[in-house]
Amino acid sequence: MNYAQKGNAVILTDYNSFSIEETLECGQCFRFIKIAEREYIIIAHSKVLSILDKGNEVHFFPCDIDEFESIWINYFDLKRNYREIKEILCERDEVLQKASAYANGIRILNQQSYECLISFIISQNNRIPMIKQVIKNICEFYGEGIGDFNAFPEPEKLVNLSEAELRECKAGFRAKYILDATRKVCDRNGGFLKEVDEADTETARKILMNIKGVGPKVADCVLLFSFGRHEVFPTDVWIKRVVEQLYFSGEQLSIKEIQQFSSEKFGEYAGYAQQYLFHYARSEQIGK
DNA sequence: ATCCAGGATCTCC
DNA sequence: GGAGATCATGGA
Repeated sequence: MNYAQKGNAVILTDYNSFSIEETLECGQCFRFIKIAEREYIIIAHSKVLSILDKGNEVHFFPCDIDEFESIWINYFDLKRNYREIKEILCERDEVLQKASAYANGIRILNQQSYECLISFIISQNNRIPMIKQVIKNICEFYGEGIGDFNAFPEPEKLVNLSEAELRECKAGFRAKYILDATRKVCDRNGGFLKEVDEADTETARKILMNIKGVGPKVADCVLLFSFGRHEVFPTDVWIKRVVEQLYFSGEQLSIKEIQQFSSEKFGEYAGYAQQYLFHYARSEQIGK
């Protein structure tokens, strides 16, 4: 990997396994706008960043080296060797050979944990376009203005809202869950998220599931996409269907059985496997 | 109009 | 501790 400043942009070269389209469109984050083919705007870390993916180089702008190194390298997980991860997964599994080849450029983002938590609470029993809309509403109502957009609000901005006020963001029955999560995050001077961060994964999962409206799937998404726990395997309807179909010839499995399967089969790489499988299942409409 | 969505909860046994 | 209805909202 190499990167250098050029005008108001940082240009990434000499990399592999990174496609901005696959990374953003694979369902792990919600605050991005497609401008054109291979061109996106994302809003994260209270910044608005344009990204132009030319295939052999990627332009990030407006951005300087300091910002790139302090925020975006980690956000896009650019230091990790995904080629090696895919080789390991493909070695033990022919299904993943197909799935990972299908989305060669996915990277697992390191998102801000409060935003990630609220986003995946909203995701339950919901569709991606609606999830994006509700998050956008929350940002426009309560987030700080940054250029033409709004940052995701700090928890302190939401903690004193009423359930009725939050429902105006179209969060529906999830409004009370957002409030409970926000209160716990604000409690003890931000100690909640710190506790999650410092706990082992199993404990962290239990802590997150103390929040009303956070079950195993939402907890695992938060652990994977914002706490760097790459061994979890968020199991939603798509993953359930694709595992049943591609590994168990259509046999019905419980969530617990799927978790068992993933940890035995993929171990510390289960999170990556999950992303490849999810993207594959959704693109090919497997099981529908 | 009826069904359903990156699930979780409550209620029933 | 597992099965089944219910939960807002809006697009198909």
